Amino acid sequence: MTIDANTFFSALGNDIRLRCLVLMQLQGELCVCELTHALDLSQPMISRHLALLREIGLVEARRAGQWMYYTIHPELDAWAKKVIRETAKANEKELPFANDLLALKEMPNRPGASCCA
Amino acid sequence: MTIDANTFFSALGNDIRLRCLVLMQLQGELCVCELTHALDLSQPMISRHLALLREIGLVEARRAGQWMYYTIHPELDAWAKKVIRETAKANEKELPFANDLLALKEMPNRPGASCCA
DNA sequence: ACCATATATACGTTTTAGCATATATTTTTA
DNA sequence: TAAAAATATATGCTAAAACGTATATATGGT
Repeated sequence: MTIDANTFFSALGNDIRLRCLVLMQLQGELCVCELTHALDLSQPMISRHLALLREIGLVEARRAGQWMYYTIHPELDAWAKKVIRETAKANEKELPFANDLLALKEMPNRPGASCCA
Repeated sequence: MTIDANTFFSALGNDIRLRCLVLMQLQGELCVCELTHALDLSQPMISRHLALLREIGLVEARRAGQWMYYTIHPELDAWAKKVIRETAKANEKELPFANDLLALKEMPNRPGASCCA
């Protein structure tokens, strides 16, 4: 997935999209309802931003039953992957990322999670 | 210079600002007229974007006679510096950066340049 | 077949960002 | 002190991004 720098940073330049990407970097694939809960925003809002990220090839989506799982595109350019990785690593303890992560971990009934382990 | 990720990427999310930053990363400090020439844009346009970059602490400015030299802020957070460095390195051969660099190098009468060496 | 859940999209509105142009400020030189 | 060069800022306009709400689509279970 080749991406030009301008498109890439325009996408990261939005608070909601950045939070989604950082969360995906830290937690691996996430479904819409998990992101909706973690960021505490409306479902259409999350869904629309994810659609944009998918259109430019920054994330990949897979369906699993009723859920759509999004993840950072595995074939994204190495430099872009590195930017996301470094950003997540350096900012995971900062707001709003720390709160998002906490909210995600405290989410009840996460799909795919260990329901009976 | 501590910068939050959202502010940082909002700044990079603009084509003109990104080109200025990449050029500064590759060439060190540059004055307004050099950037104006390299990007082939109006002086007020470059100046305004540089002002924004300075307000958020992403670049530093110093006056030298009639010229204002801008450079990536030396005390910028390490992670942010790394993002800019990796972006510049990975994209310097791509458009529009390659053209900007070429135009800069072919600029006649660059201030500060070797006028009599 | 029907209903519940999860997700996507469409539409109209509001907010924000970017722009061109004009003008002000600062510095240098004559 | 006047003029020129480099830079900064102000203003009004336009375009794009983001938003809330409503609705459509897809899947799974009864």
